[in-house]
Amino acid sequence: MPEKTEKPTAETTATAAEDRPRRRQARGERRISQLLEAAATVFSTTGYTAASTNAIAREAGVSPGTLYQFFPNKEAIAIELGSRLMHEMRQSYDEVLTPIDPAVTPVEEVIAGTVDRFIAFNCRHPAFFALMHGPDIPGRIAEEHDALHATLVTRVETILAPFVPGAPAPAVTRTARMCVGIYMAGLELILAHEGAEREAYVQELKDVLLRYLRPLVGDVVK
Amino acid sequence: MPEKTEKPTAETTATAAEDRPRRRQARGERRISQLLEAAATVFSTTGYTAASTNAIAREAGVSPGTLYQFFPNKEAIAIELGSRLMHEMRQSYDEVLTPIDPAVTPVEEVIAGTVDRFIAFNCRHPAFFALMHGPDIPGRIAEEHDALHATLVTRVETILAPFVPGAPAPAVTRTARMCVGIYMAGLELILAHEGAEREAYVQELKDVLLRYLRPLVGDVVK
Amino acid sequence: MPEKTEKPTAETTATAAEDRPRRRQARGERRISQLLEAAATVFSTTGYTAASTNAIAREAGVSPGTLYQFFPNKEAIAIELGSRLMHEMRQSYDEVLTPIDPAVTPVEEVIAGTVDRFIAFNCRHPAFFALMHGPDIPGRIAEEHDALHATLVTRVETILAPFVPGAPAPAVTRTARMCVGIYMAGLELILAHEGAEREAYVQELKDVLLRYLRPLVGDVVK
Amino acid sequence: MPEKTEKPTAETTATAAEDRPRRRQARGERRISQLLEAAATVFSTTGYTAASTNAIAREAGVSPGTLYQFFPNKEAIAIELGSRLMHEMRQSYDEVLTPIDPAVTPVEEVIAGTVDRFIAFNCRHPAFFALMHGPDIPGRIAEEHDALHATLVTRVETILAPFVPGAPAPAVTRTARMCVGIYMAGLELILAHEGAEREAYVQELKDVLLRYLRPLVGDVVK
DNA sequence: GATGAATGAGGATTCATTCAT
DNA sequence: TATGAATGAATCCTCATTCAT
Repeated sequence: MPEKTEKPTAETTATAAEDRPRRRQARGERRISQLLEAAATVFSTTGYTAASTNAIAREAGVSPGTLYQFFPNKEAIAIELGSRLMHEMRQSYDEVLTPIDPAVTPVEEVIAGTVDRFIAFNCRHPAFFALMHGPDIPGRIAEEHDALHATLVTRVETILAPFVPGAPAPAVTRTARMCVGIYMAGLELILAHEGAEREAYVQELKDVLLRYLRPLVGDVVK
Repeated sequence: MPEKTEKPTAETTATAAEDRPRRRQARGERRISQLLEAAATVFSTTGYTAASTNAIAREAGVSPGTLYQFFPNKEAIAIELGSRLMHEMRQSYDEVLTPIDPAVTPVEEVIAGTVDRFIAFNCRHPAFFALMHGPDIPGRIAEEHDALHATLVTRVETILAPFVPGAPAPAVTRTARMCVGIYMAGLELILAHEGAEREAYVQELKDVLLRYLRPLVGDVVK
Repeated sequence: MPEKTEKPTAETTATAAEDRPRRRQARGERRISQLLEAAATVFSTTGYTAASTNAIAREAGVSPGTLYQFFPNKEAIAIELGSRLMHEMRQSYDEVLTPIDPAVTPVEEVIAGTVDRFIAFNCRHPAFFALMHGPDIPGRIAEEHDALHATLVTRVETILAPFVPGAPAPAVTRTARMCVGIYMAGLELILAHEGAEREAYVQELKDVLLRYLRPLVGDVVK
Repeated sequence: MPEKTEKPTAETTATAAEDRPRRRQARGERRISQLLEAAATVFSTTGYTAASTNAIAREAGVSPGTLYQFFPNKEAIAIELGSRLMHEMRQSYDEVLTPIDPAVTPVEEVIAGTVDRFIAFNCRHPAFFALMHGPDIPGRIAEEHDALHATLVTRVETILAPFVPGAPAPAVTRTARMCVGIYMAGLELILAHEGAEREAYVQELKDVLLRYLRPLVGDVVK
């Protein structure tokens, strides 16, 4: 995120009382974003455990002390980063995918749309993958991590639900989890390639999901 | 791979020179296995980066010094462990799956058999998953890791090949990679559950793979 | 002692130049008191070394920057605090105890009065104890600390002198130091208790001092 | 403590099995003593909080890592040091002072003996004073510190008891605490002086205690 | 070979102090 | 002045690795 240097030129009088404390926070907010971006880079490069706070600070171009002015510890950085990514992801698909009518939208489209959307998001934020995927993430973070995962699964369940009305809940959960797993696996391949090859993997992923889900759906829709 | 080239300060008869080292190597081999087992435990518990050599030595019931008598550094442990696991895995399926005639063995069976075999192996050796899955594995190891992965992929390609004779090589590679990815994703879910639920996930994994592959195969077989 | 010599960039009339600074000093004085109060709290809670300037600023409800507008460094805070406490203490007993005539006032009364007075002061200002008592106080502060201590000792010598006219100076000094030490020891016990128990310790302290000093005094007075 | 270089020259055969692990521990034990000595020096110089583990290691002539091979953290060093000092102190006076018969031993002697013994101990181990006296000692250590203090008080109570048979327990406790406080105050003065002046302070301390306690004792003995 | 001690660079974190606004 | 962000040296502690025995 580029330095926005928002003009602090006195705009009005009424907001002055609010402005003073906010101008301070503005710089802080910028720093926080900057640090989280740096953290995203470092995390996705080295993984959480091997990432050093000094490296993050260096990547952000600040001193270690500055980092600790905004985050109490390394964990908190990962947690905040995860939570922000999740928020952004939620927004990203909420706008389009929420209302899905199986009678109107065919599975193909749902899958293709969802995958495209998620892939786009994950290509923009490779840290998301690092955070979701780390088997070395300790303690408190795992919770956040799990929450993130659970949210994803729930989301998929929600999308799935209208397509498989008769299915028992545990089966739907299993399917949703499987979908998320497949998606992550595909994502890894996609992120590892570029250009046409990447596109090919995207298609491959869609195929896997479609073939996996169609039979389930078909029973109902047809 | 542990240091092997130690010169026995040639000074005795051929038999003696071979005998003593051999006994030593026997003890050494035991130590090495012991250490690798410990490493497997620690790696699969904490991940590679967070695993400390001291912890591995402790787990193995030896002193840190002893560990370094057999491995030059931490990396070497992971590499040797990975290589051994791969060997064992290879043997594990070589004995049965090598000759597959699509005309004789239906895809269902191939998939079910392969999955069962791999799953059994991976449940016996959870470290394999940890090693394949770690995004935090630094430098040199990644190569071994990749080699391991590549071997797996090649293996799957080999299995796949007779079923999709007309397919272009890159497509087969993509499919194989996708299969390995799906398998790893399924494995994670399987390892995370027990009993009936685990079985359900095993079945789910087979379903995914079968549905994914049948269309490809069908074109040919039918 | 806070920076005072700030040049008001001489540019106005004498009155203005005096007036503005004065108002400033007034606010400044309040800030300083505020900060010293906060410092007293923090010092007596955690000791000098463990006290952080940030904590003091927070306790005072100001930013760290503000603190450094009035004190050049942490040491200066302790020094100024000590010096103010000493001043207040001096005033506190000067008003009553200065003129003591052994022929008129019996030792019992002198001791009881002095102890009560000091105790009252120290209960009001627990930081005094923390400052006098800290063995962890570094460098320059020790001097101030010693000055404070020396002042106390001198004061006690002065009180003692008329009661032991014949005694050699070094002996009086020793006795005075011993008294101060005993007082501090008693004070610690007193501050550690409340209510009736506290009163009991106060009495105990008076007993100790009385029994210690009476023989010395008795030789003369009787 | 000087390096003892105990001769490991094979002495016998029977103890060999015990000797091997012990020789290792021997070096370790030596290091521990060395480190504790260094810690004693540093603690009594700078106080607990300001003492850095690096400084302790440096003082002991070892690397920081070595220190942590024997102590899990800074606290543990202080705790172990305190506990060792207490043990040594206990031994120091247990041998002589345990059986005191008021009818046989006059108070003067008891006090003089006890003080001399304690003073000798504390001059040998100035860290004891630092540890008992620190107002900045955090958390867990305070407990050990308090235990140390409590032990002292109890010890004094035990010594006192036979001399004041009729006194109520709380009063005895108060008196014992007062004695310990007076002792610590005197100790500070004693440690701060040398030669004849030091002796004079020792005498002064004895006088204080004697005059404080004689009235209590007198009631009974007479 | 085996042991446990030794090393020291590096990592997370704190804190006195300074600076831009 | 006041603020809060910025700094970087210093702290506690860990860990891969080496060494003496």
